Amino acid sequence: MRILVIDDEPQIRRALKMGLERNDYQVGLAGSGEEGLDKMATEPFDLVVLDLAMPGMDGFDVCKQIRSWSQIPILVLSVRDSEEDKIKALDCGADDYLTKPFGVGELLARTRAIIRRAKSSEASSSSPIFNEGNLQVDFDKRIVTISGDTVHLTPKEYDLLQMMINNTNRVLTHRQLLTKVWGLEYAEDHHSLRVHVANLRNKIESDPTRPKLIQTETRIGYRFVSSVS
Amino acid sequence: MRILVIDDEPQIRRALKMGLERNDYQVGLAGSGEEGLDKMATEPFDLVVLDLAMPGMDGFDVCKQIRSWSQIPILVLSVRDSEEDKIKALDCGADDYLTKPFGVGELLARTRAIIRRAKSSEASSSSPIFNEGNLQVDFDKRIVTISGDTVHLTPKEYDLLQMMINNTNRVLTHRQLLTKVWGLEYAEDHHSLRVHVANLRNKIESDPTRPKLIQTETRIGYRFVSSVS
DNA sequence: CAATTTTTGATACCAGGTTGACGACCAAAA
DNA sequence: TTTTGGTCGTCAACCTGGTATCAAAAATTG
Repeated sequence: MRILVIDDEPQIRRALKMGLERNDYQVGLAGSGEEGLDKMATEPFDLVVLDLAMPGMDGFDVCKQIRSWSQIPILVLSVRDSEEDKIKALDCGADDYLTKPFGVGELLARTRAIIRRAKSSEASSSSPIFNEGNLQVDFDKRIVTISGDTVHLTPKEYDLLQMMINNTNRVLTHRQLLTKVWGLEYAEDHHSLRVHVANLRNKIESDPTRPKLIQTETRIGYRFVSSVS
Repeated sequence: MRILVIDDEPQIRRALKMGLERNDYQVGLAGSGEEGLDKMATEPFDLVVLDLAMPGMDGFDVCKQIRSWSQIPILVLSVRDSEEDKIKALDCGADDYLTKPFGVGELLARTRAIIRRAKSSEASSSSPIFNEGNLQVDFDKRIVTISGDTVHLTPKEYDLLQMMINNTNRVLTHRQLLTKVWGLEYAEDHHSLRVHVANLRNKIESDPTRPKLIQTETRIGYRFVSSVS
């Protein structure tokens, strides 16, 4: 398992390298965003650990760059614990967020969790049929059935569901959903999103007042939860 | 197996080249639509990977251009995964659609799938007789009977029905139907399509006001539904 | 030319999408 | 404790644009 650490502070780089290598990860180091992107283009990695605060290209930019062509898991580090930064980082495509200072144990735990998630989603992305409890989605035929009965979804509802399932167990921010399903120009229209999510819940949740599949992450977005994934 | 990557972002070109070459594909690169078409004219390729968003000639245009003289498989990349873009790309002749960000694993899987499909389609044939309820279609003799009585279909109506039956239970977009039955230049003429579908329904549906066989998917297209499939 | 097929025009209708109003809920501030 | 501001969920009205249908005109065919 290969991990790329992008951080401008040499001490942190060294500390992370030691902590990770002691747990049998192979570690690559980069002292700036540019150097990090360069290394990614030439060597394969399985996870990126990325500091937000860096001179020159900051973590948000690096994150966006990486996300423009790769789905590699990204774990963001920051000294600030503001919700705003968290949302911004997730909007840029980060998978998880860790506030400095943190223990090596927590870093390792989150690393394992992220990698596990990435693996399961890669396996499920190739199959055209999705199955979770009594919900079944045939992406090839565009058919959604709930415990056997087919359910009719409107185009927007179907797009939403597909995007959520493709990111199972991961938080999708309002902005991510809106820009992907509606388009860039609708990024701020949270109201429409809520209505559509509500309609979708009414169609696929067994108890729409207590949603199990589509959970809301207040002030951030929504998350599609699945045990089998 | 030779693959041509057409993308304006150097970072992505490099990443794709590495990921593909690591799996024993030969890779050619082009930084614009024009350059891509140029390369295709001088070198032979087996697959084109094409970015939708590019300055100058965009992916849709490139796709149409290629399709005007070649049947080479095309895999389209895009940042949006809206159904609208997907449909538009597929209607321009693309074979598959991949939303950024994506993992190299998924790209490879789809690449294999496309190439496999391209190979098998050369030697494909449909069964000569189709049966569903009281509708019976003999593709060999080109005869349609409804509960025993033969029904006369006009050429367009027959082509439509055949295409729908060949994709039973799958949604076919308006443009897919139009381009396949009428030709590329009629892709936008939704009106004619509706009239023909209505006529077809009047001939093969037992209750044309409540169609069971040909169902409409609003804003998307039509779907031929069959239990026996 | 006549017959059939296809396209086009006109019109009524309906589903999906958007918007606004309202209440529930939570947390921070007074 | 009460107030206040913000987010979320729900309902319903409204509007747009897609859809069905009929009929007439145009094109095609033999």
